Amino acid sequence: MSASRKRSGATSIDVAALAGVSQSAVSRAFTPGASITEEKQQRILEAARKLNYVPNSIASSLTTKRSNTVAVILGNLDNPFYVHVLQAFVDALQAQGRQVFTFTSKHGETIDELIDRVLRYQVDGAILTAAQLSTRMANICHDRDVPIVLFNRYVPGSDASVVRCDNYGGGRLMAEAFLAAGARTFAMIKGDPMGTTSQDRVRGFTERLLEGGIGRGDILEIEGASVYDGAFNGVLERFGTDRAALPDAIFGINDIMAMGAMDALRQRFDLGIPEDVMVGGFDDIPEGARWPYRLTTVRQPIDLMVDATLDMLGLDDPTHVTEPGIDRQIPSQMVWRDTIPRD
Amino acid sequence: MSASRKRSGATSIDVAALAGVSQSAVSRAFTPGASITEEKQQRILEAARKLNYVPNSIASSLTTKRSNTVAVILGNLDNPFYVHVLQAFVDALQAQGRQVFTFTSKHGETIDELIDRVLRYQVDGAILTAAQLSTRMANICHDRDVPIVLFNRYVPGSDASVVRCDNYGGGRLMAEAFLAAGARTFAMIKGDPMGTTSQDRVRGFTERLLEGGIGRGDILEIEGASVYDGAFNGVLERFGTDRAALPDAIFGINDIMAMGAMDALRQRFDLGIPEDVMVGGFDDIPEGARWPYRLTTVRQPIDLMVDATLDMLGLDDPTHVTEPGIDRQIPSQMVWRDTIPRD
DNA sequence: GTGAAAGCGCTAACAT
DNA sequence: ATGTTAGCGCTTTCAC
Repeated sequence: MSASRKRSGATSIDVAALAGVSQSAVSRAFTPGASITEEKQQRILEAARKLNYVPNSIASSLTTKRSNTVAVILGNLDNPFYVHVLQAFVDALQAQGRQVFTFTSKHGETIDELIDRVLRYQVDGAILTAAQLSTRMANICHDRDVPIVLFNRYVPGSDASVVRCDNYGGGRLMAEAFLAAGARTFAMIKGDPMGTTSQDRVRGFTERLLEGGIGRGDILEIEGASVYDGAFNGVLERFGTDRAALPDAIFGINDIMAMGAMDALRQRFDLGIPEDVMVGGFDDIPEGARWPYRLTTVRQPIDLMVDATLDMLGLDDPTHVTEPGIDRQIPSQMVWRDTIPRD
Repeated sequence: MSASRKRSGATSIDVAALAGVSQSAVSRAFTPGASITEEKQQRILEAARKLNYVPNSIASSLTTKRSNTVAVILGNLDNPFYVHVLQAFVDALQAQGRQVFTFTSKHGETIDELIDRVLRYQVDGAILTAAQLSTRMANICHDRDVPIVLFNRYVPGSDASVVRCDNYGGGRLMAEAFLAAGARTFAMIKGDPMGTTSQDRVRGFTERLLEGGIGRGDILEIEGASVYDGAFNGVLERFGTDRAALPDAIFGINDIMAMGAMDALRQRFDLGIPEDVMVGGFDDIPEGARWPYRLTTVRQPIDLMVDATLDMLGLDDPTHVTEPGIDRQIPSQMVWRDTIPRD
């Protein structure tokens, strides 16, 4: 019907006119817990329905200075772990009546431009599961009271708030599991070389192995770039057809790489896992629990981490001040399945 | 420093004051292509940087009536296909300078409340990859000139715009492939019984089989609920340990279910695929191309579908009117790998 | 090219 | 409980 192009739609003024009340009454009718009589509210709601009125949150954000939106910044969704993380954040935030802006940042991309966009939209908070924050941007966010929390990553010298899994401890756990199962030679498939997550897991794993009397030369390193194909090709290239070069145990720094490694081992060498080579992962994604893998891994408790992140954002509490430099580490935990012998 | 709680931050007025210009000049300085001298613009940008000024998009949306945001409504991210779809939309929209609101709708949940939230945020458009739209909501969106396009789904009697893959034709393609390979008995693993996507693929598959002289009794149906576990358990339950009951060919209505079926077949019966049973999928997700599967499937061309969707939304063209009832079907295409013999 | 002034649709005091 | 009024931070005529 309307040939006009402007986003039309009734406003609270139209509704007020139809219901024969003031415009503020309309506002109150749509505000839970506002002072308004049941009778008047019904009349207003009725008028609103007739006009297909929908309150304009943009306009209200302008006055309230809260947009009820949160930005979630993601890197690669090729790692299913982050898909589950996204899902958890969206579900939780949506249940709180908040909307989620999803951003993706290609690897290595500068994030400042992204953060700028995030800030323009007056988000109430931002969650970074990828990318780095420049000091300048961190300052701007701090100035504007926009809480930011880094999820499973941190910037060594900075005072940004972070929630992460105990990646270092998890690496140690895996080393212990391998050692207990009698492994003496090892390979690690590493993720993003710049990522603290991968670094910490690698460090925990290596240190525990060294403490267990393993020599540095018995710990191979393979670059897997955090993705399935990286790990798959990485082990293929590393071992060629030289079955004798295979270690006793392989640690995939995350599950999806462990899965890639398993597939490569089976395809190229037709190996038995764990009889011929044992494999361990990290994350505990549901995909790793499936039959062809039944991967023994270290669990990152997503729900706890998500809760902690939301908590740290302090969206509900207007007096909340995001303490700088808080670093919450959620303990990780061994999940035993079939890829490492036990007992 | 600031103990205040209000989202502070410099405004264009502050910047104007510091730069010694009018507030409108500041606005122009941040508007590409506005009338302003290079010299003045630089001065303003400089002042803005000093004050850590970031333009408030919320405020500008209020006047321009365009928010540069788009809502993407998703169902379950357990199907990797939709993860890739999300990724494609976010990447494309982000490149256009638009932000993406991500919503998830649990299965069976009424979507009206969700759409209401979407509308409140004055999105410039919405993409539904899940859930149904009530007529009332469809009308409201139409009234307000908010274009909506259904992605890979449609409401039979409605005039909503839709972009979808040729699911029916794809089903036929798969039936033909099986027939050509000599299969005479079949099973289909179906997805959401209410979803048009699953229904259409099932219909195309069945009709082609019937045309090929196959009897209805030779086409088993298994409910897989669109997810890996559904398919895995579905075939386990259906065939028990009765290897003789297995058909020649199994069609997973989507790749992730085909993968679940393959795993079940291999685990329970230690079957060879395709020697003992052939398997086909639909979607062509990268996961299905991995070694343990090498799944022959029907491709949904995500990029084309995403382009068509964005196109239909017509976000850039202010005169664009979303034609009701447009139904764009993107052709599907066979992708041959190793799970159906060829020649 | 530039500034002044008038809103955009709403919420938040402030009266009543 | 309800109406009046004054903005929120910006874009957009409209003069100059």
